Amino acid sequence: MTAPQIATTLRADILAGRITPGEALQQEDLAARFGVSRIPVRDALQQLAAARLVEVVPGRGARVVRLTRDELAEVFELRRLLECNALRRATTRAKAADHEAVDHARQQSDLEAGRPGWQAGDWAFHAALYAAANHPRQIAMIAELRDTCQMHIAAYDRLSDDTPRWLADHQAISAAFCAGDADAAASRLAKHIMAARDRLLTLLAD
Amino acid sequence: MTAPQIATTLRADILAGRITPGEALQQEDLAARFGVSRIPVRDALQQLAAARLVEVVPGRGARVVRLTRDELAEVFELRRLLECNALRRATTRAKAADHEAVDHARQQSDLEAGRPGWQAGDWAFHAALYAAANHPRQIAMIAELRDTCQMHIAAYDRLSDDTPRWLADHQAISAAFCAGDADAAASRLAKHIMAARDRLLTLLAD
DNA sequence: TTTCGTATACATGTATACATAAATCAGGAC
DNA sequence: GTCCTGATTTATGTATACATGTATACGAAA
Repeated sequence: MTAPQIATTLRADILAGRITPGEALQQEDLAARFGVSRIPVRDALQQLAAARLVEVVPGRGARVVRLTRDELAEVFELRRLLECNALRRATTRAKAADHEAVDHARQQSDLEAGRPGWQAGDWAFHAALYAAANHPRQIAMIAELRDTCQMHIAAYDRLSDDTPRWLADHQAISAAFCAGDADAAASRLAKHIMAARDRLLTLLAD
Repeated sequence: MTAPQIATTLRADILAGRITPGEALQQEDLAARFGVSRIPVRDALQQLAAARLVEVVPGRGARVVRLTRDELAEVFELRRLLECNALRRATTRAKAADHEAVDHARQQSDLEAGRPGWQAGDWAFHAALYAAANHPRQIAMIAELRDTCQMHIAAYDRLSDDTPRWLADHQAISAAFCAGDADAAASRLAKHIMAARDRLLTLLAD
């Protein structure tokens, strides 16, 4: 097990909720788990810190990031800002090939909906939506924010099943995108994101 | 010299242009410079990678990030999006104390204008503008984008001196902010950022 | 001349061992 | 019973040494 592999594995564990927000990540434990020394573990933890999935306090070790309600609300606000902007930009620039790619990704995500690992298909659809914006750094920032959300969703919201509504949202966004209607697409997407926010925040009330 | 101190020192070197974009950062050289082993140097480099100031390629070492024109244009676009949004939000929420803080920061940055280290005062002014938005993560993202820009400005644009125009911009933004006019403030700020973009991109044409 | 393969040098990646700082807990004073 | 103090335990931080991988230079073949 090399450092990047360890980072990838831990990242998957965090996003799937197998390691929950707030949990301490001790170097020796992880070293024993992966059968390596602490050095590559330290590297992996730093890489995860770069992705804002864990926070390392010098001298006090690493913990999985755990956001408060306010912080999560801010993250969703930023997602709305960045994702709607990316979608507007992409919609006005999209060619026929982009429309096809989006439609294909949407159908693919439909098939995976509800099944374990559906998040990958969901992200593939959104990534296809934003691809035509040609703003790779913006997409990377969006992905980071989404990961932060999914981490908490996986921890607190294992049983949610709004898939019908999600599919309808995707349908509407996709249609507006292919029609070149940036305003409609952005408006639908904003509602989509705000719905996700409300679902998580109400569940967090417990 | 401890790892965080090394990271801080290198960060300052990069932002000041003493280490330029594209430059390779070899672990042994840095270890010798700071009188430590390579381990804390590795840590420091990973921390800088988290701040997007350097990029580490596994097996091939670390380099200072060097953005293309297109990538820099995207960064300025993102700054406009995030900074204008933060300013709008802050303007509508600001209390008298926030107005005072902004005005104080502006006067302070006026004094430092043109002198070495003026960037700190400039950022203090902008940070004061966005503080009332109460969105710490958004401010952190903005700071990261600004650092990316400053890194390149310091490398290619040592001699620029638009201070009169900058001061006028700050004056106008500050006035709109204190008047509670979010539209005017955001509009002025957008021009301010786009001017910075144009200056850097034209200089990069060489 | 160009291109591929190989050998050498060099930088990075990791393991082990030690140093240091933080957290924990026992003991005692108030 | 509570709080402070100090020793013990534990985990993190760093140095050294070795292993692994990559880049470069040289030479041979097409």
